[in-house]
Parts: sequence; structure tokens; C-alpha cells
Amino acid sequence: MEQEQLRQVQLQMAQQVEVCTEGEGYFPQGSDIYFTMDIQYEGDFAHIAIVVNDFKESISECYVQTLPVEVEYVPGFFAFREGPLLKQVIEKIIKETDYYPQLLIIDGHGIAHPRRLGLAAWLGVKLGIPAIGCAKRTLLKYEVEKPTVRGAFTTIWHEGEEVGVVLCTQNEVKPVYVSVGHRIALKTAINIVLSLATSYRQIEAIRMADQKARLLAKGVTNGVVVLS
DNA sequence: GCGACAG
DNA sequence: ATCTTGTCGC
Repeated sequence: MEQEQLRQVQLQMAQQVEVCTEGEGYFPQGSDIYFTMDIQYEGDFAHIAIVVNDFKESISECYVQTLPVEVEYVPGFFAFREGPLLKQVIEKIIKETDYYPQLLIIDGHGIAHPRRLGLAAWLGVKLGIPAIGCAKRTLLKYEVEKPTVRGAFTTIWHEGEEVGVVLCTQNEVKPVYVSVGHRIALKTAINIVLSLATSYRQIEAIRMADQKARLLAKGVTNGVVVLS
């Protein structure tokens, strides 16, 4: 029953998601800052890392914080578990530093979700900031041949809607799943992911956040700013 | 009832 | 996400 309530919340919030057509919405500028993030779990604690970067590569900093986990993971309701935690840390960084993100890139889905409200869409709407979902696995069920040439992609259709793409970021490497989170066009999101996934399957900054979160979980905080 | 199921 | 060994390769 609680599940049904959350389902209703998703449907309501999904109406607030702004999906832009090509040429409209957010477009990266060299000085723009984008936040990337990841969480490592250990018992009842979430070790969170948020990496701050700008498109001209003159900024690269990492902020970390450990917070108690309060919501269990349920497929399709991921945003209710990680969303509040990430939102809290993002707002803290905005408040305590001079950094404000023009874009959020999340390791998870945007609208490529049963009710169009993956974590990237949830965060984008809650914070009112453009967002992109770039997941390593799909949530929706569909059948398409996976592209194997860097830059190639296949559209993911769900209930008659174009909700994202299966994108190959490195030749002969498993693809990633890109979808709009908020205030951006799918085409722009694809180009951004491709430009930031220079050497590996996943975007460099997301890998960095993943690594920093793992280190934080082990008590290693060299080179990062520990928030409290 | 059984299996699938972002992180 | 996490539980887990070795192994191949740059």
C-alpha cells in the first residue's frame, strides 16, 4: 500500500519533468559545472561522493559525506532511496562552496523508467537543475541489438514513447543506457556522455565518484573534502 | 506461484 | 549495491 502511494508520487512528479526537443534545453558551455555522484553502501551507512567538474577541465574536486541509510532498495523506486541522500549533499556543496551545478549526471536512469521517474529525473525536478541519466544496465524490458561502434546508439521505446538510447561509448564494449533526466534534449545528453566517456565505458567523472566513494568507505579521504 | 528487477 | 579468487594484459 505504501508502494501504491509512492507510485502515485512518481506519476505526479513525472509530469514536472521537462524533456526538451533537439536544439532546445540545456547546452554545455565551457565554464559550466557538472556534478557527478555515487554511493557505496556498508551496513546502514551510505558513503557518498560528489565530483565537481567543469567542461573546460579546469576544475576537478571531490566532496564526500557519510549518512545513515533510511530507505531500502526496491527496483523502480531507486530515487526514494538515493535521491534524498544525494540531494542533501548537493545542497550542502552549493551552500558551502562557490560551486553551483548547471548539470547533474547520474549513474541511473532519467525517464527510461516504467513511470518516467528514474533517479536522474527525480533529482532534476527536485533541484530544478538539468540532469542526465547514464546507467550501466537497463530497467525496462525490450529487445534491441546492441550497438558496438563508439557513437552508435539504438532508441529505447516504451509504450510508444522514445525514452532513451542504448549507447556504445567504446568499440566492442558493453553499451550504457542514456536518458533525459530534466531540461535537456536526448541528443544533447548523448553528445555529452560521448564527450565525457573518453577512455572507458562509463563517464570519467562517474568512475572518479565511484572510486572516491569506495575509498571513503574504507576510511581513505586523501584529496577530497569531507563534509559534516 | 515463479522469475525479473537502475544502484 | 554486496558477497568473492585467480588471472590475463597494459
